[in-house]
Amino acid sequence: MPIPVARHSLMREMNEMAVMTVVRQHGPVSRRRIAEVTGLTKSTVTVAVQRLFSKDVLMELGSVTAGPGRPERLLGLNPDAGYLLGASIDVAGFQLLLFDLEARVLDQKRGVFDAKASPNEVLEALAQAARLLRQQISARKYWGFGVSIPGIIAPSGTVIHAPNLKWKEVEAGEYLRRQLPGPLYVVNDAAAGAIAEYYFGNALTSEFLLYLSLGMGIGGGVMMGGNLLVGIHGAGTEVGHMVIDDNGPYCRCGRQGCFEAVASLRALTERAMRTRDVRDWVGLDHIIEAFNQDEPWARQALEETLHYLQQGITNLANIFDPDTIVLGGPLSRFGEYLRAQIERRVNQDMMIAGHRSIAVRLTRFNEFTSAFGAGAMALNTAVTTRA
Amino acid sequence: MPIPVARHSLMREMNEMAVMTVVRQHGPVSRRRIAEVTGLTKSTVTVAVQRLFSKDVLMELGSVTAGPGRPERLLGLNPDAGYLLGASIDVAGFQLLLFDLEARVLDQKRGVFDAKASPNEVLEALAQAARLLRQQISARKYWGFGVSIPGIIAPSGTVIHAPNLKWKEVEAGEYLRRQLPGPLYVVNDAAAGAIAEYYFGNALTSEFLLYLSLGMGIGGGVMMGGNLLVGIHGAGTEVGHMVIDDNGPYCRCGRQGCFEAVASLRALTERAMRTRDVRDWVGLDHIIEAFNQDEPWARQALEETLHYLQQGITNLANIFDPDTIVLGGPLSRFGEYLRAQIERRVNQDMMIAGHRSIAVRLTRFNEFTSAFGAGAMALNTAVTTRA
DNA sequence: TTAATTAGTTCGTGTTATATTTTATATATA
DNA sequence: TATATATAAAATATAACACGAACTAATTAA
Repeated sequence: MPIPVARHSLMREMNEMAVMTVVRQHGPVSRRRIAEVTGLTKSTVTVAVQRLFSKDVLMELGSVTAGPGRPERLLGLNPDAGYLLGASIDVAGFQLLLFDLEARVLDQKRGVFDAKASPNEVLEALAQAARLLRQQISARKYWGFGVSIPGIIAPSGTVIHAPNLKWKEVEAGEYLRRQLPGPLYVVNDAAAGAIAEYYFGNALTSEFLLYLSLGMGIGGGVMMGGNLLVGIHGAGTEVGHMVIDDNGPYCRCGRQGCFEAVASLRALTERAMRTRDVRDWVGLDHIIEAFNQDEPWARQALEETLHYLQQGITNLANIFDPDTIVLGGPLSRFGEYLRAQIERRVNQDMMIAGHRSIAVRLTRFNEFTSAFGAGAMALNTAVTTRA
Repeated sequence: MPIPVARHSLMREMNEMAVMTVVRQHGPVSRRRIAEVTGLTKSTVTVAVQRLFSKDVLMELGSVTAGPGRPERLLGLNPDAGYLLGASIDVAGFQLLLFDLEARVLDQKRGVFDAKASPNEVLEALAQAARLLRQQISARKYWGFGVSIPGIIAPSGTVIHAPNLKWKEVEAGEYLRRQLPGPLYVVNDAAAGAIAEYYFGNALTSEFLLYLSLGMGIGGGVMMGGNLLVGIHGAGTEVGHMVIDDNGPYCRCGRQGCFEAVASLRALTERAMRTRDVRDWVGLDHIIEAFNQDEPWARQALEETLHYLQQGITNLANIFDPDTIVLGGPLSRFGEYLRAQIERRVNQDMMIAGHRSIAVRLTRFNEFTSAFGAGAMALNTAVTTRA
């Protein structure tokens, strides 16, 4: 029963986090400005910054002088302060990244599997690869490991259900913690996407962010005021099985007209196969290429899919009322056209057009969004607890 | 930019709120148990309780002895500590309640209007009635006034848009604050419903509550860990215009197949008129009576509506993953049958049946839920700031 | 040079949660 | 009945903390 209470030790951490947030969002900033934005006094900021210095997560970036008075001394993140391991697992395999606090990749590995690979095989290979990458940095600068999985994950790190991977009750957290000592997080892939966009991506200053992972399934992740929205059972924001067409096609979950039954990569591909009248699986690369060359079958397949995407995303915009929506996953590769069409419809069809405006953006991390976000899970605790 | 920072003055308030929460949820409790539940030390609890004593919001309710050792002295809410004014405005008029901290009504007033009444007329009559009720209690024990309105409300209290009332850009907050000095809150009706259920109703211990107001429109309110979910533009949880049937009937918002176009009281009534083949408006009382007497037309109308209710609510359960859903509004008068049918379907059709269970309950406040909740808006600040 | 201006630090103060000690009130047992 | 034991709550001492005021630092303008 986590009733929020005040503890002295938490206060310092809260201030340090607030300072970090301002530095992260507003680039190099002076102490004065940090005090202004957070509402803390100058003296409190001084102390918090000193502590963050001693942890090596902040550094001075020279001073800037504008008009009379003592120049401002700019503070910035020290990207070399620590390194994160982030991985994302999906049907095809895993992506694993070793990156710094500015999301610059030092090294990466990829694992490829066929659909028959058991959870244990996948996790074993991932742990092996992670150990190799981890050796490249000093133990002191290793801040943690995060793994994203497209499924429902209990707080302990157990994968309760990941339909696309066909995983059920896999104790991924426990296993990986044994294999790789140190902070370890297992997290839903769309939730990881939201974290990635908030910490490194295209939603740094968002107060209320909705990230959508548009792939074979559709997942959602929400960051509110810097906190991830997690449901009571550990299932974050399962938007993929929102019914948006009561008489629509059957979904693999058994219901009809689920969002991901009509608007996912799977739905797009099936439409492409139908409009082209072929029986073979049509790859996404192929559809995108044909779409860019304005071939009718590809255009029609996308337009139909887009309609449902617009419906579903407008639904979610009405439900959550976010300031920013970021699109990731394979479908986001349709790029600016997709983004603009969705942004237009969302802002047009909100309950009160005009009064609200929601920015729709594309992820800047391509297929790596979830891996970055999973790694970023270790950030908060690392910054506040070290040294 | 509300970056959370630590302030000394806030810490005390946090502890006091935590203590109040435990007392509210667990009935009469000892200090020891409060310390246990909150994780605070016994001494901290002692201090917090003393402060709450001096504010008169807590009182001792005798002691209980079980086994050896000093008996526990039970603490409970002092219902007489303060009184709240709560009102709800809808198309028919307003309900106004004066009630104590245990939601017992001291007095109430009702305002009736026809559809042509201007916002100013309604607000003027409401302010008048509120002043009368307020006179019945001492100024010291008046804790505040909350008004719920079915629409989107800016933090300032301005009603941005309330389609059913046909209000737009009405500065209700400013007006009422002038008329009635003291704490004043304007809040969405479904949000108020969630607050009412959390503080006084059937979701006292819920960590993640979804309240649904099922009336001419459908509204949603979410309480997470004791905090109301509010979107970035002040539109809480506008679930009514979630499209759940892409080819469904047109909604008054212009889109097709919105939740409230197929599952609201309006939709039910229209179905009843169709199945009975009459042109006159059929009242809800009449439908409920007919349904209870098992008349086919009424049963059919409800079953159709229920289907869409189940679809929409399952969607929301998947999206939010709450532990409790409370149903309010006129449609909730179908009672246990409705509740059971929805609970069954929601728990059956969740992403992973078995692993999650969601309690579906009915409001216990009938048409007064929103009024209680609106009034309860004043609770937190009153408890922490007085004396 | 000197005054004015702005940024950042130092230090004293009051508030706070916590740990420790003390007091209060019961049961169990010889 | 006296004594030991167990538990709850209060009192007291302590250390951490944010804050405000005074102070120092580093620049421009005159």
